[in-house]
Amino acid sequence: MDLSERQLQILQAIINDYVENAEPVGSRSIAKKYDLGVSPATIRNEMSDLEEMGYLTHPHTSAGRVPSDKAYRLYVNTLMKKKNLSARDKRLISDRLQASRDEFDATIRHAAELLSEITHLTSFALTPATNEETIAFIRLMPVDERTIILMIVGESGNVTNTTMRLKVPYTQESLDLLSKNMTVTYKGRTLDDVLKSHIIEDVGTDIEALSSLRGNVMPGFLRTLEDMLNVNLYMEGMTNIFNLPEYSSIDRARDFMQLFAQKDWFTQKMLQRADGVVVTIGDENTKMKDCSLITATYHVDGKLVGKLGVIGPTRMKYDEVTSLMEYLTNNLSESFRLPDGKDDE
Amino acid sequence: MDLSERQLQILQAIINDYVENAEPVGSRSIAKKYDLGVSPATIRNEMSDLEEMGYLTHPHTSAGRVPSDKAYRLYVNTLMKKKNLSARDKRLISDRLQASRDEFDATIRHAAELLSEITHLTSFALTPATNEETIAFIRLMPVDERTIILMIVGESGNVTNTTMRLKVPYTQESLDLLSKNMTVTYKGRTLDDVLKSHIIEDVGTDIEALSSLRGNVMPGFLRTLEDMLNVNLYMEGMTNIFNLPEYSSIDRARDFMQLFAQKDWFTQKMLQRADGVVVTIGDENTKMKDCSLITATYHVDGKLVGKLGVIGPTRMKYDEVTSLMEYLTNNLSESFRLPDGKDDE
DNA sequence: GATTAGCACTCTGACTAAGCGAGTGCTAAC
DNA sequence: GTTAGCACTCGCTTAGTCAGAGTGCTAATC
Repeated sequence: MDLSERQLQILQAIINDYVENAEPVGSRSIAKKYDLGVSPATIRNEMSDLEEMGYLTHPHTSAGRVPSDKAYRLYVNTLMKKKNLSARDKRLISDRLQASRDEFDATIRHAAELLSEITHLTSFALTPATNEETIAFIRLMPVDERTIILMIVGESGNVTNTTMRLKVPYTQESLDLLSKNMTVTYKGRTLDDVLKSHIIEDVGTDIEALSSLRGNVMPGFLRTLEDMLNVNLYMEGMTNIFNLPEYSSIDRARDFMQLFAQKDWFTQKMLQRADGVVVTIGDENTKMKDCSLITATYHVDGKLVGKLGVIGPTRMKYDEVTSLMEYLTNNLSESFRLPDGKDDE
Repeated sequence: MDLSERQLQILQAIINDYVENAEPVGSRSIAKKYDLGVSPATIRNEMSDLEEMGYLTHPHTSAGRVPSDKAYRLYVNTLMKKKNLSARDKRLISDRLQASRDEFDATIRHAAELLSEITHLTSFALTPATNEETIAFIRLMPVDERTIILMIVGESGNVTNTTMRLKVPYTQESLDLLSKNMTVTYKGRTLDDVLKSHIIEDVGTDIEALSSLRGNVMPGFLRTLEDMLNVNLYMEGMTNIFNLPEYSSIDRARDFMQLFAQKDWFTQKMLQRADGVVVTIGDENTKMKDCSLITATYHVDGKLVGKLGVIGPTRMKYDEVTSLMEYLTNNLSESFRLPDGKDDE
């Protein structure tokens, strides 16, 4: 049961109008604004059919029509066309990203900022997941009599460290020995892998003196690994939604805000999404059934994968937002090729 | 022009009632609930005097009275008594803080969480300011042909590092040499000091080979120092305010949320506040003139100073909140004495 | 002189009714 | 199949009413 050409035109017109004005659109205004060559009455008939098919809804009898999630889905899948960014936006992006090029996290945060500034919606960025990262080396360093630093370095240049206080004294030699020992054991293995295999067993304890030091260090090592696996979430433009009519009710606004109160939950959800530009509309989401969510992935050094996202009402300029996100993630992936990459020797 | 004993009693009663119910309180309800031995009419007269003195206001002619900022100030300064925490809260606190004792940032974040859970307000925590931190050593480590890690370790065990890509090749020896070189130059100096003195000049370049390596490393070094000076801000319970009647208007709620959108500004403001428990009420704040803000400081190793804070409407249980914060910061300072301290050998 | 009872007055908030405007749905004509 | 016309529906706004809470003042009382 396909839609006729005219039905598609009308649907598109309704979506455009509703996205713009956030108000149910009536047959008359469609007929006036869009030159479809038919009268309001005809449009009313088509609207009625579209409603029956589930593409439109009706807040109440004497109101105009509102696009349903199904309509937006159709729009995103087949109707929408790629948009070119304005020169202004392009310049804004390149300026901002250039400025922070060598600071990894700052660049990612700036990307999220740009996203919320340009779309006027809420955006976020996730630093790349590191579960595929492999260990390059591990080093222990002295701070004072009882305090040492444990440092884990990944092969993509990721670094994480913890300061830990030992219950036993140590010597420089024992630290060096244990560092080597651990590096040999774990080098080349992924963080996930190391964390999962119950490593306490793994490390060879050929030398007696190391045994107690190792015992002291292991919990901190595990903690540091976990820490290294954590991705950072940067949220931007949360208050933007207050300017949208759909969030003029305090309850709606609260629900929206509360989504992001549980950062961990949200981060997990976002990590689970497929790669590339992914759009989920309204009901397709587990929570936030009245929002749409668009995510896209960028790559670091062609390997590690991070995410950008935009959240807003289902009434959203899908064409502009997806185009922008595609542009931004390409730009990011490009930026992150050289500095961390191994492809310019 | 001091207040009489009875006026103080009435003021206290009004504050109690208003803090509890968020509604203007009338003379009759005071007379009924609090046994002051006088009739509503007398209370009305006193109220009228209190209003003249600026302790009460009047939303409109036929409404009850509402305490002014001045009244809360009086209450906080002289009327309020220290409250003991409930056994339940004490247990909650010790459980939660114990659980994360060895993870510094996690502990601080948990303190903020506790604060918002117990008070049902918005809370935050700042990791300690590190401008007084002194440098212990600096180390450069190889990752691959062109990539190295720069690591700065402070004498309190603070560690920060950056991965940087060099434009020139390097040798292990040159890294070691530069590490030593930099450590000798900066050891014992505060981060602030090092960052301010235009260090490019400072490092001795006795050996020619180091010169270009040094030139490559310096920008990253400065960036890392800056990074090390940054404090982290953890906000908790932002959505709690949606449950308060004073934020049932969307505009109020938006203003509140927007305060925290500029994290940097907010952080700076909070760092400027005096040590100890500090209460600022309504108009005493630069922004958020309809909020009260309570901050308290905790200490790490008796030296570095971090902050906890609570933000809510001026209608707030000042006695409970300040008591809680005192308890929490003492607890934190206690926790942070041993692990990072040097006082148990 | 301080306190209190009594009462007129004020203001809010909830409720109701009327009127307006936007938009539909149906019917009959084209 | 398309369109004009028209009755009808529904929500929103405005005005009006009423009850309730509370004050402020006055005059009586302790």
